[in-house]
Amino acid sequence: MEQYTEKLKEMARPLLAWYDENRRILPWREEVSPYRTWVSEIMLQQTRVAAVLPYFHRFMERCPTVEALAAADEQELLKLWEGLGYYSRARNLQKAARIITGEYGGQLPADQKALMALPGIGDYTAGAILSIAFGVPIPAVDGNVLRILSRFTGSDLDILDAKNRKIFRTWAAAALPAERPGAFNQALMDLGSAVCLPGPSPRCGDCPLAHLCAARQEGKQAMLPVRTPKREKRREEMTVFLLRRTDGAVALCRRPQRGLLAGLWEYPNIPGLLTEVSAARQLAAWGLAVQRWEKSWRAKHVFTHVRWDMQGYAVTVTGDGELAWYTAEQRRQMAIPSAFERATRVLEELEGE
DNA sequence: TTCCGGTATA
DNA sequence: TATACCGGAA
Repeated sequence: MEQYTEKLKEMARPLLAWYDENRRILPWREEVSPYRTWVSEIMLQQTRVAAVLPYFHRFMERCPTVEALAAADEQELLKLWEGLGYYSRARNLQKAARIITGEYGGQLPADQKALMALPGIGDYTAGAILSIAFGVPIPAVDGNVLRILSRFTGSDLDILDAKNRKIFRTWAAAALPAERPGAFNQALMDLGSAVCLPGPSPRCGDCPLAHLCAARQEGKQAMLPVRTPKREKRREEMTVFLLRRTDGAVALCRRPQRGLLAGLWEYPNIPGLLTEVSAARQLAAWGLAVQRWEKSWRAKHVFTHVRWDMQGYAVTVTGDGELAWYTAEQRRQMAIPSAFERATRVLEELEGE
């Protein structure tokens, strides 16, 4: 980890020089105040600059000060936020504005703990406000910064893994210059949005840090950053049969004693999404004669690691097939997991008729 | 359709 | 530690 600190310290000079030439002209940069920085950073959470611009203008007209924000009507505030998404940001903004007027005399506190205690302000936003509006040398690590640091160091640490966040933060702190910390943090964001782009084609040719960048030197900039393979939920398709005989008995199967839903009961099912024709063929193969197709449905159920996509058929049949049949009395004692809730509900409807 | 992400919350 | 919250880009 420490092996990077020397390299990281070399970032600031070329990055700031690049920023002075290439920085985006943005309303919250042209006129800087803690309030404006705060509002802009909240709006920029999960949201691109282009989307924020018109909102920021309108917002500043309507709520030019912390006091105005604190006093605003919530409905009006939400209207101002309409279309920007994540509406709890607007509510938290106002909650925080009321705390700031009540407890801090209308001035944002220049203190990390105090800022982070305000609703809507987390680690990143606190860092952004402190460095940009107050000149405090504290990192502000967002997705851009994670990507840049990951490439710069050539690190294959997973940027989505919370365990690694501390390491990236340490790197960001090592790179942060004592002078112009706000400009530095904003430079990283601009670099991330214009040059060190996500995906396979960062513009290394335009990058002021290319000569220092480990990923660039190793030609692996397209492979970084590493992000968890999103723990892909595997998707399983199945056809579920709700089979009922005229005497009211229903077919159920016991799941294996190990694995998912171990030992619980389920309606007979087979892999794949079967059409009614294929399903009929399956029933015939089981030695069942269809008396009546009652109902069909689609359902899905999501487990931590699997997603079931189910096609259901409720059928009145005659015969036993190879299946085990249970009366309503017996079924009351049997555990049928909620993954089959839809089928169970259909059964209850049918039995209610 | 899927991907992406700061913060709050459970 | 995982997930909901949202809209827009890929």
